[in-house]
Amino acid sequence: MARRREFDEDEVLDALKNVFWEHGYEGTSYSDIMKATGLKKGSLYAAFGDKRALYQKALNRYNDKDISLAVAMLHKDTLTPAMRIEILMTGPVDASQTKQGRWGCLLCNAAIDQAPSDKQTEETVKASLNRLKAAIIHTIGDEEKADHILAAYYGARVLVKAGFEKERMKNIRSQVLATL
Amino acid sequence: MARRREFDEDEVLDALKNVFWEHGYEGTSYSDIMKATGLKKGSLYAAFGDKRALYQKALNRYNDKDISLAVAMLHKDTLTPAMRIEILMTGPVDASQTKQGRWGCLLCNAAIDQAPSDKQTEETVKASLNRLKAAIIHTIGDEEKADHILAAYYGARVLVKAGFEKERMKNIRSQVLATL
DNA sequence: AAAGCAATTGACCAATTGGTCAATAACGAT
DNA sequence: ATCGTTATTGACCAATTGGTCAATTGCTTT
Repeated sequence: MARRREFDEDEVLDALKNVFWEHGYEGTSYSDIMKATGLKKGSLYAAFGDKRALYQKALNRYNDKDISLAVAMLHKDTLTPAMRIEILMTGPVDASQTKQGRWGCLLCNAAIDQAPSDKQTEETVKASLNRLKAAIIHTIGDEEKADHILAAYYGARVLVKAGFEKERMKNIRSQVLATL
Repeated sequence: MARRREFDEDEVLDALKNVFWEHGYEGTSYSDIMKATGLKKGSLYAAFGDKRALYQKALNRYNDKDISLAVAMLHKDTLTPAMRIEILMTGPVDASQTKQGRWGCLLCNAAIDQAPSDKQTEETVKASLNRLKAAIIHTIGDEEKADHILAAYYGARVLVKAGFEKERMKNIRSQVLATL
């Protein structure tokens, strides 16, 4: 062994997740990344690879943390299926109120501006979306309806990004619950 | 008067719409724009303004052309409301099959990667989305349901961008029709 | 044909982009 | 203590970014 790393890998991964989440792939420069992580370019490159690799790490981190949280909630069988879907759809409702909420869903952002041009991102995003879909199927036991809920959920996230008000998100939530 | 413009303004606006549509704001460079329009930077700047102004022209063009087309369809009272919503939701179904379809909806793309950081884009996008919503309300006569359909529609567009198959889009379409 | 004006062009700009690398620093093992 | 190894740093790179401008071109009016 030799010199030890000075940074905490988990903290850096979270920082990576957050910069790319807020600014997107193209919108994030190395100076943004350096400010967010506290690491210099050279260290980042040595530890994780080039910018695309950093982005992948961020997507995977989002999948491991944020998506996993949602999936776990959807598996809580102490709650009724309707309650779980309600909690899911409350995400966009609350998001409309906070600065972080306006970042949207990193997966959705990646789907929009990277998936069509980058095969690897497409695969990563698709895999994560399917994880979420599987959890919804587990919750309501209906594959057809799951696609629809997924669409409504991501549509709501788009509308939040566009700046739509909380009332409209609550509205979408109750419409989704009405289809169960 | 003096020397006349050598370009056709409509063609240039369409070209602008298409480059930004395909690559997004950050992802589009002046060299992309020059290739797409056939104009040099100086001409573009003189005729339309800076890059942000070009982007705004593209968004407005999309609103005037593409959104107007959808709005007009939603007003065709020779068709039943259900048929009109079906045609609307067939957009994402067909989009999953073509290269252009993978570009998604310019409005949705703008909502994701520009609206949160650029007030003017936010306003433009919100106005266009509201136009579409108004047309949906006109069609089905139910404001609450309109938000839901809008969400499902844009969610479907996100899923197409992520590379989901045609079958799933058809599925979402029939689920939406079932809520009418 | 000449004068006046706007459109077009290409050279130019500073700043920033993603990426590299040699030098240095800090450790663990011997 | 010293040696080998690895982490960190900052200077450096070519390429590209968005944007400017003086010179040229070509039209319209007189």
